[in-house]
Amino acid sequence: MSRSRTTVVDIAHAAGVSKSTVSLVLQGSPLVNEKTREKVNSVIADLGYVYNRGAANLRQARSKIVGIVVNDLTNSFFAELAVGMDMVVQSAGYVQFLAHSGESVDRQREVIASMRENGIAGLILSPARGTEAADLKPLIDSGIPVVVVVRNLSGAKVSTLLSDNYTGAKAAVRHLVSLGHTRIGFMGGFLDTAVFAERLRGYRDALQEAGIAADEALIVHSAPSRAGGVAAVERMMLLADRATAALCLNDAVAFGVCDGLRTVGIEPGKGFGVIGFDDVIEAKTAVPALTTVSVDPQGMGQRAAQLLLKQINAGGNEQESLVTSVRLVVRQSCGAPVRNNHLEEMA
Amino acid sequence: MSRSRTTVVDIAHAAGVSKSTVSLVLQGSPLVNEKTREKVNSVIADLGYVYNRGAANLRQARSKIVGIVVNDLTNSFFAELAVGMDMVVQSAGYVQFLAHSGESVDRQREVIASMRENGIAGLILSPARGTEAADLKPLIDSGIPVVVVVRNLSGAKVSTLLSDNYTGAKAAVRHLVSLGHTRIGFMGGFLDTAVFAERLRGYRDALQEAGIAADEALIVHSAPSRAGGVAAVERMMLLADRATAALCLNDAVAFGVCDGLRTVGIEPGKGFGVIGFDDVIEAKTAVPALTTVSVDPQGMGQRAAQLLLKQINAGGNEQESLVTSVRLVVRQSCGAPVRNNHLEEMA
DNA sequence: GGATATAATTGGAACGTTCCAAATATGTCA
DNA sequence: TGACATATTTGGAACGTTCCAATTATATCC
Repeated sequence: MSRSRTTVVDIAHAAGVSKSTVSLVLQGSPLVNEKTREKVNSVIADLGYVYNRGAANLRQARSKIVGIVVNDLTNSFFAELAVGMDMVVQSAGYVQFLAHSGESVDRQREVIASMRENGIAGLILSPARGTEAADLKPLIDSGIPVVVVVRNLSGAKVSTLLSDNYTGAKAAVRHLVSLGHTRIGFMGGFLDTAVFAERLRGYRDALQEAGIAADEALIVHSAPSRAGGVAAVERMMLLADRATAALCLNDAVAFGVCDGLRTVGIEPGKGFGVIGFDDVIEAKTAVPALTTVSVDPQGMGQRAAQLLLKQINAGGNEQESLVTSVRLVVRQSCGAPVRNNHLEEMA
Repeated sequence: MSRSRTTVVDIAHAAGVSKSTVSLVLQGSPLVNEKTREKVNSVIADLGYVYNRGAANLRQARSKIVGIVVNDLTNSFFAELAVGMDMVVQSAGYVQFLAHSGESVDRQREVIASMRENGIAGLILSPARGTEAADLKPLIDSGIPVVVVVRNLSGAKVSTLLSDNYTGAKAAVRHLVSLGHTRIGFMGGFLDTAVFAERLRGYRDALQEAGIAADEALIVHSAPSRAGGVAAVERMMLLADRATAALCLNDAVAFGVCDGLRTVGIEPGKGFGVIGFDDVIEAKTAVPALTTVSVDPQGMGQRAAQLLLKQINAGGNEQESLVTSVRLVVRQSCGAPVRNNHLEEMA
């Protein structure tokens, strides 16, 4: 039940200047006299004025809002990614629409449309499974910069930021080989994502490099979640000649695999080597601490946001594709000697 | 590099009607003739028009944006809370600014100010530690509805949605008592939050009710995180007459406690009973599955969003305070007989 | 002191929508 | 057909800002 908003005109009136001058002050223009600036600022504070960015956007057609759409916020990898983005977005003076698509392309389309109506200056998208390049076409054609992260979207004319899944997976498998494993599995994930394909390719190439024959039975698909990991390990246990270690699609699957191993009485890291991918925060404190390929989600989020802001400021729409490097973090879950704790191998 | 935005006037021109009519169509007004509506809609589709909600807000002074500020998105409890809110906010045709304060009051102040400038219709806040009622005063005075969730903010004239921490803690301790425990600890958390105080009060009252003398040594403070849980259990182990079971401040602490127990060779659920609080998704699949007080974060998020939308629509600013009920979910981590798996006790 | 440069300020138009009051079209009735 | 009711459409003002070109105040020079 507040009386109508105070505006620049109210401020101008109270300070005895014109609205143009007030506007200049608000923008920190050097044109305005120091005395006047102080006067105006004090009136602003007195009247409890709040700037109306919407009105400003209307006039200048460039907003300070970025859109972020993430496929699954409940996965801590993406939550951390979002936090990283949040950090740089906020400190650049922007705000973000942050939405969760829940892997639904329809939902994703809706939120992007809604963000567009609300005038975003750019979009960072971690696409839901099944997203087509065409889905982003209208947005891109309208000249709004888009950065796609984590998952690739082939054919779209956008900037992308991916982690080096291939090299990371390869390094992980090499590590298992160096520990003497020869029956190495790959657990979790489905064929439909580029992330899966890349990691699997790294896995295959590392095996080949080591002269180990690939055994398709050791590649067990499952949902890319903790529950999926449990399911995967159950199926793995049914095999006559099962693996002695496995690279998991991500940390969530790896935790599930550890859970599953325990229920059949195998201690992860002793009877079976487990390597994850992502290095979420829990990886460090879990028991056993998880050996994993570190992607530094928060750092990746920051880099994505920086990339987007750069494109917004440049105005141009030349795309840029970055691959962020990853590194293998050796902890306890694959039976490495305990003294090697926290030792890091380059990947 | 797009030519200037197409506007209602362009549509009007192309469809041979006035801009007012186009506006009416956009709002789905029943006043406009069916033929005209179709014509206008087809032109809209042809020209790829995108509605400018900012301009609309300017005129009507009521936006379709809500602000959500959460203290820690990397904690999966809050991430799920956010997802719950997202669901109802989106389907009500709103978008959200979702920001992460990282427990920093300064940061929180900044993002709220920024959201205000961008014209939010309401705010849901899970306050950072140390937030004062006064921090929200200007926002509230300006007539914007605020819903505070999870943590209480005494003295603020806002609606609140809290979980029934007292009853939940009491139920958990009663359960431990019923299993025969008499030395029961309380682990994790610091005195500065209302959540901690309430859960501790429930713990104390349940002990008293059971005629068990309180032992302050069994209350061990720590950060409310997994790492904090590890630290807490280390200190607990130093005690001569240590606890045989503990209620933990939250699930994160409980997982840390389990980790810590394992490193000293105690199997959680066998040698030591552990109960968590929150029921995050991992609680179900962890090994051992965590007995915990279920708060249903996603449902709570939904309820918070509904409450906010209700207030936005009502326009009035009468506050409403809800306490959502919780229930004890008995799983394996406190040594309950396995056949009782998933049995639920009312709380 | 007048001319000139420089510093500071200003009114009005514009951004894309909604709202209002008024205008026009269409239908109905006697 | 004229009067009236109802259905549909419409031009202009308004929302709160920024931008531009133009104006006014102040300093500097000879």
